Amino acid sequence: MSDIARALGISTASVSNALSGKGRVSANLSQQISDKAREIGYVPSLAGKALSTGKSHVLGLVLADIGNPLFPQIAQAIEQAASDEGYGVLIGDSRGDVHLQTIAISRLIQRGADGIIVIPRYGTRIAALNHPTVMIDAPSTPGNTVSANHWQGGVLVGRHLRDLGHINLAIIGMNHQSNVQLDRAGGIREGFGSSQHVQTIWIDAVEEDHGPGCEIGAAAIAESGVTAFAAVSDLHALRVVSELQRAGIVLPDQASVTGFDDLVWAAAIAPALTTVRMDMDTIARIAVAQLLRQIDPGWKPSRDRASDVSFGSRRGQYAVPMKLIVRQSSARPASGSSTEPHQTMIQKTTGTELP
Amino acid sequence: MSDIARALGISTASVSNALSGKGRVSANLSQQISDKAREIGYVPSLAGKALSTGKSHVLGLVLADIGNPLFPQIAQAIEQAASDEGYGVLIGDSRGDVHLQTIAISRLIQRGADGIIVIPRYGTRIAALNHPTVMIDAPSTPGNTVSANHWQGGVLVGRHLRDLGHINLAIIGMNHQSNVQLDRAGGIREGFGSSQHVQTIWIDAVEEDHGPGCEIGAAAIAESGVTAFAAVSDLHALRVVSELQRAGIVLPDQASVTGFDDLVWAAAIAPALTTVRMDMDTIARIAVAQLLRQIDPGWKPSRDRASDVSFGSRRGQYAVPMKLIVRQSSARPASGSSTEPHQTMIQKTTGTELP
DNA sequence: CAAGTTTGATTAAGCGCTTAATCAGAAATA
DNA sequence: TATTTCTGATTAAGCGCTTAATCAAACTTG
Repeated sequence: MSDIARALGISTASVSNALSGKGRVSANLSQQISDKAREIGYVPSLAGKALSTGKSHVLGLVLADIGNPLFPQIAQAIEQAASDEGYGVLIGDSRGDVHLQTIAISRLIQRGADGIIVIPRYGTRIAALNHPTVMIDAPSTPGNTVSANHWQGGVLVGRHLRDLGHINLAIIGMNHQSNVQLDRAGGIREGFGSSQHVQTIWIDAVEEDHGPGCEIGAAAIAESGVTAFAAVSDLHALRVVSELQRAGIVLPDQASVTGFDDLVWAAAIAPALTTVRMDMDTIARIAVAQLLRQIDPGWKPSRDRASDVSFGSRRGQYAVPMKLIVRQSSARPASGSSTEPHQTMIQKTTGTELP
Repeated sequence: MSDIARALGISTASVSNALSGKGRVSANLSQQISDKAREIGYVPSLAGKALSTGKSHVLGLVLADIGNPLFPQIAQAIEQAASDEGYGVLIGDSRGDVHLQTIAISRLIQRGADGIIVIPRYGTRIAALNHPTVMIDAPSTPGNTVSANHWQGGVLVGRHLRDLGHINLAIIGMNHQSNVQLDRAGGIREGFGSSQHVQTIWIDAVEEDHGPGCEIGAAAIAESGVTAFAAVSDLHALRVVSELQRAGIVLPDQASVTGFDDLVWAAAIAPALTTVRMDMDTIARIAVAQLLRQIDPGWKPSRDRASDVSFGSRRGQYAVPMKLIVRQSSARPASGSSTEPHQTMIQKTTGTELP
């Protein structure tokens, strides 16, 4: 910067003003300055700027659930949203450890992150830190949260399966500590209707008894009359598909399976998986916007995206609608007159269930 | 820092020296200083440090291939390796666009990244930038590279299938622009042996004719006598498994399928997928070490990991061995006397193939 | 036309840390 | 005891940028 000033015989203050468009600089000089800057290939030092303004223009992204196959999408969306606003993204990984999560966060703050985006581990409460923070989790998580509307996504699935004519549903979840999974499962129940028969299988409970990676027992459940399996994640849906197919159950004729998240391979398997996708781009944009508003209350989005605020709800919580993607893994159940042996076993239990 | 100095009635230089352990400070004073620092909860400003030293202690990680399901593992491993050395990780995403890749890199440099780790897009040449850089790609990529030894991984697969008794193999790849995939495929050929019959299917070529997401035609290939399918990625292996099972071909009895990468669900499907895993932790550690050595030639690893240098090869290229993980999707081919109808169709073509 | 206002630019201090240069006093040496 | 060497600490400058305060000159105005 001083090079420019010297070359033009002016003060660095003018250069700074011209380049940031803040102080009073004549149009003429301003033009000269930016020309010169380009000429000598001036690249501003973010470090200097950070030191003097106290703002690093860097956001911290803390991931808890490492293996999460959704991470690429999330990271990409956030990186994009942040860099659209001129922010960089520093990552921190808590390796699934709740304690490390706190450490990761404070390390990012130390590194100068102006704000933190946390994607917390199941059932973690982030101690309210006196630093701009936003969480991406289930809407049912208290605090400053933005996320997909997992419940509504569940409703879409439940309704879809009900509309196809299913009356006997099994919901497959992994972990009943996870707000996300609970929301999804709850939504599925609601959408499917309480007049139908619904059971929920939590894989972690099954695995506790039979070891990790064991059979979920989907085939047996199907034999017992269940015609629809709604998993809270494509991962679990895949396990179900796999077990059913191995047992010789033909999909989707004899059973429907749905997932969540639309992971990369969801469309590649046969039958292609009916699933629900979240709008990560919107979520990321909202999260970043929320954060920047915390950092600087006077902040306004660079390009105006009026739609962003339309999902607002109580206390700064945003729930972005999910989208059902119907593929071949869900279909009408075979009629009762089916020739398939196990179809005759359906016990049309029209029970009640917990809300 | 000046608070500490004032509280103890000393100069900030002494504080700096004591805390960094560089200048000359009496043990006594040094102790007082660190005590006081802890007492008032002193947190050093990385920005100040960065400004005065010119080093930000931040590394840039540039991802090209967004959908890459391996990304979580990579990012995690690198974050870990970097933070072990006191470095933060700034991410940059090029969204698969070669041009954006360059932009992403320069943005990270602007942000002050001391070095850049690039995971480039298929067949991209990174213009040698005058900034510390290391690439994670196939060893066959020129330049400063560290990666899994994809070729050797392929050899493991090829040998495994040959040893099981297969004589008719189909290699399934996606993209023959990808050095990684070419290496894997080449290794598989070598391991399987040139006396056997091998064909390679490139999915992108098939999809060009029949549209994305179309059938690869695995079932037909199996009918033609192929008993083993070696995919260069679990993703493609899953597609093959899916097609074969839908066609009523029983795995692994009637055909073996192997993948690459050991993605999260590889063990969850039925049959669990035989695959090859890379040692991301080691790769990340080497990559970071390489980078830090470029940044500061006098740099030494914090904890010594003698093993790190044992994969060295020409011109700073490192190839870390991969590991075969045998699961249920690969088995001996059914004998010729099998009762399975399509097994009788095997034409034992013992052809030659390209090296 | 003198007083007030605007405009365009400068000065100088400061952000938090590092580090070469300096210096006073203590210890070692002659 | 006079001189040199160490030692432990200080001074001061500087990293690149921002910004409040200042100022001179050029405009308005009544």
